[in-house]
Amino acid sequence: MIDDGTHADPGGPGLEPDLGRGLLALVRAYQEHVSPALGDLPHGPRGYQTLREVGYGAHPTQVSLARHLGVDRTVMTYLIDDLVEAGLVERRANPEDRRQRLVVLTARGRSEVDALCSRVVEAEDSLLGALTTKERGQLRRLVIKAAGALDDNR
Amino acid sequence: MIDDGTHADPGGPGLEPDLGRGLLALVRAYQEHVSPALGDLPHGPRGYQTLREVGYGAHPTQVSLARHLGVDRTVMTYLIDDLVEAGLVERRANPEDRRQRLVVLTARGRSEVDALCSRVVEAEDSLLGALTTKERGQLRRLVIKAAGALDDNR
DNA sequence: CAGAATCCGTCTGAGTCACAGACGATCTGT
DNA sequence: ACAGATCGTCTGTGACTCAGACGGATTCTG
Repeated sequence: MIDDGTHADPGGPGLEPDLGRGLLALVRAYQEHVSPALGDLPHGPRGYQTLREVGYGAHPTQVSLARHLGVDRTVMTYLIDDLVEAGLVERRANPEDRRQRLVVLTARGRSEVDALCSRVVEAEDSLLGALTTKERGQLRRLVIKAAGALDDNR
Repeated sequence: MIDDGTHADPGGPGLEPDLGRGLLALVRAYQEHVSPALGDLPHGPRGYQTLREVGYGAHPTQVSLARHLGVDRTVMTYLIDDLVEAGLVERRANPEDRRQRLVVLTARGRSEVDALCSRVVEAEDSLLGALTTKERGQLRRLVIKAAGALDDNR
């Protein structure tokens, strides 16, 4: 029971571009391009995104950080552990709710994330080398917009 | 040694949109949206992408499939195993190089991938619900273009 | 033509990683 | 005061990935 493909209909559904494969390929390449630019930062890109959110976002507690970054809360525990050990962030008790730990950047953490940011943007641009400057901006905007809307639905 | 953030410079580098986080969020959501649409297809989205490439691509052998899909060749072995067991593809000996196995769709595999394709496109569209129709087309085009260029460099 | 080197597909083992579940501490609602 | 929920942590377990080795087959080299 074999279809030898000789009557594969041209213009059929198989020609729909495969968004899923493209996304996966981009993410894989993202890891490869960006990780080196981060040096020995704990947990690579994920650590960087955490630092960003801690420094400039509105998610100070570990659970809200975890939800926003899409990781498990048990993972967030030792992720923060390693960032603390590296001297980039600190855990503070929240006087208003002593169950929570407010995660804040140290001064060194802030300068580090600022320095890393430009390098990351650089790496991202090399990742999108096939696109024109205008297209890169479009892609950035569309990805952020689509992903942002997903966050709201959770 | 704490930076309390009160002098976080507005418009600083932290405001650069985080492409990496957006991509990761999109891929995660992709898995969640598309997997249900695939039913009990072995290996979910990855199995679907394999079927697509087998049916309509130019990568008939297992190693070329693995490279194109970005998976290890040892993984491709049992991925194909399960698709064979499901009756969707078959392994043929290549008379021109008997080291290789040519992977081909069965008739049932072909009708299956065709049927799944429209459902996948549907799920992808719901994933991009926040974007206009025009923007979805743009995103698709840009992602495919960027990812395609990456493939050429390997 | 013989032998070395390479490639394909498969299998096994080791290592990594995410996540469920339980726990104490803390807060909220009644 | 008490039950239920939440936060952060810890432990165990299952899934997953990849390096390495192997036989079969091909190509290269002298």
